[in-house]
Parts: sequence; structure tokens; C-alpha cells
Amino acid sequence: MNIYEIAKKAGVSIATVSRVVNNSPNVKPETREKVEAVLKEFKYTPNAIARSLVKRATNTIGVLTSDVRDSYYASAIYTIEQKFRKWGYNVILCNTGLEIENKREYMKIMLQKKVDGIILVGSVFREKSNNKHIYDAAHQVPVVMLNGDLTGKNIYSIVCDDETGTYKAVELLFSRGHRKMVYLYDADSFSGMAKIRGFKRGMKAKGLIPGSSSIIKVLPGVMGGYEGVERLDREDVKYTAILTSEDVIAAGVLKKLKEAGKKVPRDVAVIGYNNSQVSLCTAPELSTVDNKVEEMAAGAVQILYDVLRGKDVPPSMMVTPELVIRGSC
Amino acid sequence: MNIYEIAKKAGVSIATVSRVVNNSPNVKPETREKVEAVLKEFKYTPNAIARSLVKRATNTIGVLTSDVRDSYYASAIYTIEQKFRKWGYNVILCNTGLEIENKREYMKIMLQKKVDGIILVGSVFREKSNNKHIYDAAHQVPVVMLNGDLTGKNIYSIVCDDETGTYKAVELLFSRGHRKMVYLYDADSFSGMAKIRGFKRGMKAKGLIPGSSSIIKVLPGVMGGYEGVERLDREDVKYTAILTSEDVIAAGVLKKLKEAGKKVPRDVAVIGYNNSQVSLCTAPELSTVDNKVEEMAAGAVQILYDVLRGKDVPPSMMVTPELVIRGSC
DNA sequence: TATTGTTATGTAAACGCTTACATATTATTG
DNA sequence: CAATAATATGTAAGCGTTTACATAACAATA
Repeated sequence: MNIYEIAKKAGVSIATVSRVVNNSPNVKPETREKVEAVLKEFKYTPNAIARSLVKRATNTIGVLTSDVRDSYYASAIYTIEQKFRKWGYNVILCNTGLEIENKREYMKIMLQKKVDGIILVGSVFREKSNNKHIYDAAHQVPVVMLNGDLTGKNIYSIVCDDETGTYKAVELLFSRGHRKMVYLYDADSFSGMAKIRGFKRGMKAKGLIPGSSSIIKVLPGVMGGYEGVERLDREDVKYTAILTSEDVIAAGVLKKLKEAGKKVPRDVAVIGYNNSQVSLCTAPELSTVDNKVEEMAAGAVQILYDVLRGKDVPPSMMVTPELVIRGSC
Repeated sequence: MNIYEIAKKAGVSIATVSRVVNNSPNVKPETREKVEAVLKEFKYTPNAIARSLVKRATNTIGVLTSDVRDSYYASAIYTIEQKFRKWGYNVILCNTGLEIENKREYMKIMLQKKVDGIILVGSVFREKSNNKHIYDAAHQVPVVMLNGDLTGKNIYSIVCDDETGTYKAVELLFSRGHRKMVYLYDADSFSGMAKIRGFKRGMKAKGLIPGSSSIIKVLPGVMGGYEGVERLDREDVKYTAILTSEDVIAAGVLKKLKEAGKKVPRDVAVIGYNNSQVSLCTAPELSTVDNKVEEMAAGAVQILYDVLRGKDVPPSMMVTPELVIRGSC
């Protein structure tokens, strides 16, 4: 049932039907009623595709992330979707994984589908040359990154100051007497690097030396933390505190420490990152760094929305993380 | 840059350009090369909106769920997106929450945006009358439910046999000597009810009486489990085993038990549900029921895809859950 | 009443594509 | 080499809207 059929049934022109559907003024009350009756009777559903074609706007946002199953990303995506929905936009979700080719492919499709804007949820490569697809996309629609550092026309970013977040965590542990700290991380992402910088800076500020054996890369997930501690012990690294780049890694750390008969926080202190649900499920509960993912996501949405409305927007914003102290330290 | 401009630059008609873009045969190799060169030079991006309008298909699927932040739903959504992407479809994600009005609203928008099909991820009401929007939608596009029991034209469902899943859990606990079991659940959803049935059936099969004080509704999340145990103790309910409808609830149970000085599994056995990441983060690790969410999601995708291709598909399928035995029982 | 100004409605073009059909070109056959 | 078949290309309509512009209807003013 389209606008033509409605027009015929109601005995008016398609323009009038369109006006009624869009609540435009300048349509006589009686005509409006007549048309609305027909609309209701035949359960008219406007075709948003046709509308998008002429309006040159789809009211759809493309969101690229590596994997929604990561609770951190899921939170961001939730916030993005909910906030945009209030403004009449929908979200196309893309799980790109880590391969660049996938990201490129998804980006291409989003442009073909004419999304009005793109939000990248932690999915930016460190090497700028690998981000060509982002610059290309920004040529057609605004692009907003969560935790990315690209700059350029039509590119905006909102980052969490993870360097400071980790720095504060080091500071806290130091103040509680810890001198031998180890950092476990799983990804060389933008924020991953920032966290490592924070760890190093914190150590140095306290006169400690962040040796190569004290910053180690592990697999993602619980297993990563578990194996990480195994490796530390195997290599006979001494430590009284372990910091991680993710709560789940810290959960794995707790598990291995427990198996090894070490008490947390008595023998070893542990601090995670993200303030995720997992940090409440462990025993003891994890101390962690809240990197304000909702706040960041909300910021990204606001930025994109403003850009779409033609407002001037600063190309980059920053959110400050916060220490959450619980039982593990 | 559209098809007309390309046609002009290449000195051919728009039909020919269209043919080249769509790799249709019957275009002379030299013409193809000539057009392709222009396509490349001007970075032509086909407009999927225009294409959708004439093809009457958007290659887009609407996915409604209450909340992606729930790791169970996130897994389902991930699988749905990934599988459909392989077939050239994208996914619009909708977090409807629990209110019916939101679900209705989202459904309406999906129909306006002309999605080719809809998948409901655990978002069906128990009272049929509250699901009118689903029946209405099925009038226009195929609808597939994960864990829902609606039937009707153009409606398909794939469910996990959660009744049996919980039944097996009861059986296991019984075989390990437990006689006083308590069930904690958080939602009166379709699968929530099935689980309760399984618990009751299991108890009765073993000659036990599932009293009203042994099936209690709690808040969702870690807090729910925590407060649930508090309440049990306050009301002086005796138990040697606790089953829950979600792993996170079980995590809360473990936490409270630990605080109360009860050892798991020595004093109390605990079994969760979902086999989620959380079940690996607790100490001890949670025994749980794997309800095969990926398998279910993959099934839903296959069903919808087959329907879209005009195949005959059984209106309802079932997946069998599996006990995962770990340290908590 | 003729004139002007408002308000309501209609007509037709445009959005960017696909595709049925018509036509032009080339190859194949007797 | 003409007749026919096969292939390549072009033309135009249609997908379902919005909207600029034209026109009609009506009210207000001189």
C-alpha cells in the first residue's frame, strides 16, 4: 500500500497524502481526517527507503567494532544505539574482527548503504597507513572514533585518558607499599599503548625501573591472565602486585594465584581495568579502573549528532578514568 | 558520482554501466574495461538505497533484543551478524528493553526501513496478546524467534530445551547426594518458565517437593544472587544446593556464601546457567548449563535465510543444552 | 465587485538505480 | 552474400517518496 493507492482511495493527490503523513501544516483539517482514516484503514507503512533516496539521509549510523561479545564494546554499542534512537536514528552493527581487510569491506558497505555517519568503537590501527579506509570514508560521511588518535577533516575522536588511569593505579599500589609490579596486557591497540605508557611513567615517577620482564603480553581473556602468571613464576619474576589491561585478564590472574596458594591481596595485589561486570564476580572483588565507557560513547554520539546538524565540534575530546578500589588490593 | 555521470564520461548508456557494475554477462570486454576505468577513476560507489528501492530488498535484517550488554544476547547477536554478513546482509541492532511499547516502536521502524527479515533474540512476551506486534510484522516479513513459542504464518522459532537443561542439573545434584535444593531465577520469560518447569519436574522425579520457598525470584545480575541467599538465610530456608537461571546470579550466590563462611562445594553446591564467561571467572569455577547460544543463533540465521530464498522450513526447531561440570558442585 | 492576499491542493520532476523491451551490431549459416 | 541467429547496447519506465512550483479556492480589503 503506497502513497498513490492511498491518494486514490482518499480522493486527493499524492502530495496531500505526503503532507498528512509528515504532519506538514497547510492541509485543511477535514482533508487531513479523511486521509488519516484511509491511512489507518489500509495500515499504510511509509517506505523509509524511498524517503531516504530523496532526502539523501538514511537516519542510520554505521557502528564498527571488532567484537560485540567484548562487554566493554557491548556497553559502548548499547549507549550509542539508545542515544541515537531517541533522535530517530538506527544503528547497523558490524563486527569486523581484527583483520584490516574486513574493516575495509565493512566500511565500503556502510558507504554503499549510505549511513549518515560512522562510529568506530576501538577499532583503529596504530599504523596510520592501515587506516586509509577511515580517511576515505571521512570523505563521504563524518567518522567518530572511540579511543583512536586519527585526525583529519570530518574525523573526530573521543578518548579515555588511559595513560593517567594506569598511572593512578601504579601510584595507588606504590602508596600501599608495593615495589615489584608487573603489567599484563593483551593488545597493541591505541589504548593498550596508552596504558603501558602510564605504567612506565608511574614506575619511573616512583623511582622504579619497569624492566622488560615486568611488561608482558598475554593472550586475551581469562586464559591470558592465568598463563601470564604461570609464565612469571616459571621465569621466576618477583612481584607483589599485578596490573592488567582488562578485568578478564585480572580474573585469570586471581585464579592462578589462588591455585598457587597465594592470597590476594595479602601476598599479591591485583588491579584490573574497565570496571566490568567480571570485576564484581571474582573473589575478592577486583579493584579496577573505570574508563567510563558509557560517558565516552555518549560523547561520541553527541559529537556525531552535532556534526550532522552542522554544528562546529572540537576534533577531539577526552574523558578521565577513575580508580575503583575493591578487595583485590 | 552516479551512474549517469559515469555513463557520460565513459560514452555509454546507464544500462551498460549498471551491467558492468553488476558483472552481468553480455557486455563486450572492451566496453567493460572502458567503463571500469571510469568507475575506478571517479571512485564510484553504488547507492544501495536506490538499488533497494527497485529490487524491493534491502539486504538488511532487523535484530531486536532487550539489551546487548547481556553477554548471552551479545553472543547471539555476534553469530547472527557474522553469519548473515557472509551472505551479504547487514544487521540493524535494536535494544528494546523490556517495555512493550519500545518493542512495538522498534518493530514499526524496522518495517518502515524495509528490513528483509526480523530476528527476535529472547524478547517474546508470555501473554500472546502482548505479541500482536510480532504477528503484525510477520504479515510483511519473516520473523524468527530465539527462545520464543509463538506460532503462525511467517513465524519461526528455535528454542533451547531449557526444561531438560535444568532437569539434568537437578538430576546431577541429586546423584551427588543433594536433597535440599533451591532455585533462583530473575525473569518470567519464555525460557525462564521452562527452566522452572525443569526444576519442578526434576524434584518430583526424585520424590522431592519443590516448595514455594524453594523457587524464588530475585533481581537480575550479581546482586540478585547475593540478595537471594541473604533472603534464604533470613527466612531460615535450609539448602545444600542452589541452582540459578543465570551464571551472574550464581556468581552473586557464591559471593554471599563465601561471606557467610560457607564453602562451595563442600557445604553448598551451586550450578549456574548459560556457560558464560562469568562462569570461568569465579572461584570455584561455576558448574553450569551450556544452552548453546551460538548454535541457536546459527540455526535462526539459517532458518531466516532459507525462508528468504523461498525454501520450506519447519516452523520450530530445538537445541539440546549440555551440563558443564566444574568446581562449584 | 474587483483586487489582493492567504491557504489548500495538485502536477511533475527528481532521487539513483534495475530491467523489459527495442534496436543496433556482429557472427553464423545455407 | 543474403538471411538468420546471437550478442551488445540503448531507451524508457518504474521503484515510493519529497518538494518546488503552479493553480485553485477562499477570505479580506479597498
